[in-house]
Amino acid sequence: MTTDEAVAGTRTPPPAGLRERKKQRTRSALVRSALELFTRQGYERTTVDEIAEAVEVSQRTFFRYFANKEEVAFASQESAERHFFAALCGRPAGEAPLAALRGAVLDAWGSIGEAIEQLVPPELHLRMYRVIESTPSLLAVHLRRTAEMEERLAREIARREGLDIDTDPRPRLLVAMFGGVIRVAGKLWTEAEEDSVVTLRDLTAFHLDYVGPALAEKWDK
Amino acid sequence: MTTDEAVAGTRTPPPAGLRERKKQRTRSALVRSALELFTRQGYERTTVDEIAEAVEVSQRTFFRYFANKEEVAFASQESAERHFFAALCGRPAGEAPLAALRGAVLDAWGSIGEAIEQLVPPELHLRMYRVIESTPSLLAVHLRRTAEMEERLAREIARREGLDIDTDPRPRLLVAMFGGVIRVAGKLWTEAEEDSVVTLRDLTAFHLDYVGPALAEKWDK
DNA sequence: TGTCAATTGTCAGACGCTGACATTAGCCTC
DNA sequence: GAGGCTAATGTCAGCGTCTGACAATTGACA
Repeated sequence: MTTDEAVAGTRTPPPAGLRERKKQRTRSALVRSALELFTRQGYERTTVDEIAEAVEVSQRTFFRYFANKEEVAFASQESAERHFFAALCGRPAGEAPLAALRGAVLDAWGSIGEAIEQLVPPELHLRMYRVIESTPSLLAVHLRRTAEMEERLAREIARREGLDIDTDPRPRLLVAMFGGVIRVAGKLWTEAEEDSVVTLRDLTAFHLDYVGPALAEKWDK
Repeated sequence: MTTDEAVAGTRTPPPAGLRERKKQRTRSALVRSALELFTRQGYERTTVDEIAEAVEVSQRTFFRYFANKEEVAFASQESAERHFFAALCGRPAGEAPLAALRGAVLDAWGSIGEAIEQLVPPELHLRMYRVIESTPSLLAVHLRRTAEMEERLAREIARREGLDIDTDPRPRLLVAMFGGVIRVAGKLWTEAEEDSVVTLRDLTAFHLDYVGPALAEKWDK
């Protein structure tokens, strides 16, 4: 499975009917307006009516595109996560679990950047990440989404290693610890006032290398 | 600092005025009714009006006791967490970080049980835990609360070890990984249909011992 | 062109939550 | 133990999120 193939639903056979294109444009406009408003005046102080009005649609239409106000806030995260997971699936089969995770998270940065650009300005995506981390209700949802992603990662690791996830706790444990490292790095980056993407990438690599040795031992089946 | 002293605000000099006792009873009744309703018919399908009505107070009064509907759902968790943190503070100074965390989580079970009994039937507390794990919006809040607790744990570990939490990532990393292990154990317990507390305790101990060796190495300052 | 189905708008309403103000009921002093 | 003080509660109006129902519009396709 290649990285591109794993990112399902991203590639659109170019001219997919006027109706479909119109929907895509509306959705995209809603995301951009929402993120613009959230980052400018805060998540709580932005109402769904405002977002809908900015795109000139009714509030009801907004809720046909997004199940709730939170969902639109995670639109660009969603895209990034899909690419990260695809990167993991694309790692060579022989690679050790932690090395595969490390490689995926560091390699994915490029393809994630491209994917985000299609949707919103990358700088807006980063600003939105800070808003998520600093808004309690969004942070809660973010952590739940992360937990769901970790479950998927654990299943993929188990598949790679030929382990049964229901009886062997190691895939989930490894991923849980990996997730912890990522979260610590992300949090430190958020608190620092550096706006550079490179910083976050390097910070992640540094923290992964820190705990790597303790976790990287070969699993004796 | 002893365990008892660290649990602030739990001990009440018995006859603290009629007003105060009445407030305690109202609060306690709200928690019990809420948990009863949540576990019986689900969190989303229970309205704040229902809870208030069951205790014969106005909806407005409910919101004077709890900032939102979520808060009442975590009332017994809150109590348990306070005791766990107190248990950590009570560990001997010489103990290694991971051993202290392990000891705290396993030892605290007793004192947690007692504290919960004061508030709600322990069995209701356990049923509520399942509701939290299986209700998306509550799970999200639960994970955020956990993250906040982990931050406090990291600071306490740093204090014990004489480390500066702002420059040394190890306390946060250790706690993040510890939290991951706890979460995996809790999740497995939730999915199994065992209703026993002992099972959860043992499951936690097992998973901690599994990763313990990899993390327990002495920190060379 | 006319029919069909998908998309959107409008409206009403449930529910969570808050501010403002009136009412009730412990508390404390004289 | 009467009366004033203040904390707790109730009532009411209103905002914001979200949903169901139905009508109006607008692509798609024969």
